[in-house]
Amino acid sequence: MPRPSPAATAKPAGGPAALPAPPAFRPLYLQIKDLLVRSLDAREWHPGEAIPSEPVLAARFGVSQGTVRKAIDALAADNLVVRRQGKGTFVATHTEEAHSTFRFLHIRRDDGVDEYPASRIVDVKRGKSGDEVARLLGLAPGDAVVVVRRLLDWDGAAAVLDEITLPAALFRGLTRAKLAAYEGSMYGFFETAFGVRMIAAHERLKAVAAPAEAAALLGVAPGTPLLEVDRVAFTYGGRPVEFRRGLCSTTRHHYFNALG
Amino acid sequence: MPRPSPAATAKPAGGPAALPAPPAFRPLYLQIKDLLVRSLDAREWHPGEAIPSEPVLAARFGVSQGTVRKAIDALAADNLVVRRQGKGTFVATHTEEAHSTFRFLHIRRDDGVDEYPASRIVDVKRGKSGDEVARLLGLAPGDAVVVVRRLLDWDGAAAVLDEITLPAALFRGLTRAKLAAYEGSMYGFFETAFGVRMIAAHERLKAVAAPAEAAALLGVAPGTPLLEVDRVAFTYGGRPVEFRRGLCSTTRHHYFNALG
DNA sequence: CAGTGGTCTAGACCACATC
DNA sequence: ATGTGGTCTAGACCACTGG
Repeated sequence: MPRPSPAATAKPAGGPAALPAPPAFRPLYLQIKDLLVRSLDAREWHPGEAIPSEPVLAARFGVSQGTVRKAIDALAADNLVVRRQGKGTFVATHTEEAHSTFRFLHIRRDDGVDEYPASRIVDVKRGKSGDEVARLLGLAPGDAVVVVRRLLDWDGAAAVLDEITLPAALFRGLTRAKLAAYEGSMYGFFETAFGVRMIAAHERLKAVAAPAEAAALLGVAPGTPLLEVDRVAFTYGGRPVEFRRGLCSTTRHHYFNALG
Repeated sequence: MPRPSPAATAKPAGGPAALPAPPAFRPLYLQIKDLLVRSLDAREWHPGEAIPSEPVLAARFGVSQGTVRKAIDALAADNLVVRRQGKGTFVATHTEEAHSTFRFLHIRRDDGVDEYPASRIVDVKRGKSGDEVARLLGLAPGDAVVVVRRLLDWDGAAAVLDEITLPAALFRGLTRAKLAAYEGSMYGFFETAFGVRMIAAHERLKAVAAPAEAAALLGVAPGTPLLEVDRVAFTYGGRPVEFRRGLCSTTRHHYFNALG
């Protein structure tokens, strides 16, 4: 069966058209990967669920199991799915995965204890997006947003103050009560409550002097140098869906990054 | 040829010894990868040189080309080698690779211009390692070290002051003159002048108040919040060979990090 | 043109999980 | 015992580079 498949027909194909430079060639396994991403984006399988087995997907797409394997390998490299030998391949989720809990949390204790911080909601407000946030989130200036402020406590002491700005259209019905009631990470909450899955982010760090209110909440003197962490987080397709500004006291904590 | 190879004989093997838990199984391609890393560590091929082709390596190790391919894929994922279709597979180097120039430089201009900074040597001193640096570099306290201080200038203005501590045993003959004369990144210099190749690093970031001398060198007021970036860099096998403390002015620059 | 890495296939077998 | 992902092989063919 030399692949008379629908996916395969979308291959190089193009006759002697006068297209000069662009790739004009996308490997089959990457086409399969794109199709799987679309299925993930369309919520065909839920987080934590197993996707169909490799032989099943191979039949579905009319390619060999080896090609499906390469596609899934690429998905796993992007942390969109998790492979588990003998069990299956599962849609990545923020509600489990104890091992990758720190994928989006780079603040660590100086003493090396790998303790996960507790979240304490300060307030939840609705408002209109400013120009800068609108630009970062791909909104129109003035679009409705929800702004959450929360503290992260390690061992009972606050070290991070986060201000999280979300497009109101995607997070309808977000209330302080629901947020406070949820056990687990905020991205786990977004995933289960709103079907919004964060899969990547960009962070920009600066050092700033603590403003009065933040200083009070973090228990430091105003003007103390703090780490400012600005994050834009993305779902499938690189669509930005969260802007977050964190202020971190670095007296007993630090931001960790592994360069490979 | 069902692999009567030396590499293969090192496989599960173990008779009914009473070893209980550990993996006791390492895939062939990872064994091949380990052998290739050892060859890289032993300087069998120089940075920028091509390693033998896949068929040649397959013959050398007595495995199929597909297995060698998986081993090389793993090396490429670790950024130890670079694949170039039609040309070969090359030992990674810091002296070229314009595209990965920013793998170890996460400081960017706020305005988004991707300009590579110029390095200006402040001083080079010899001394003895303190306890903390000795611990981080796996030295004995008091072992000889070389300490380089340098400024990074973007567009003529200094934004980073680095203090770089190196084990003197690995960097014999390092002088200010040679450092200043080298065109290119410092890791490129270490690679060509001392055969020391940096392949990974850990960074810890804090916010601190600018000390007087650093403030003067960076052109900011003493006490200004600065980003402090502590880095331990590693060669093959995870051996630490550099400790670096950077102080970064974040008025027109920031530390960028992509979370995947 | 020959040589390199890149893709795709097909099948055998291994390791792990579950029943 | 069955089904899952993981490894290994062998061979065909494609895309790119350079003589």
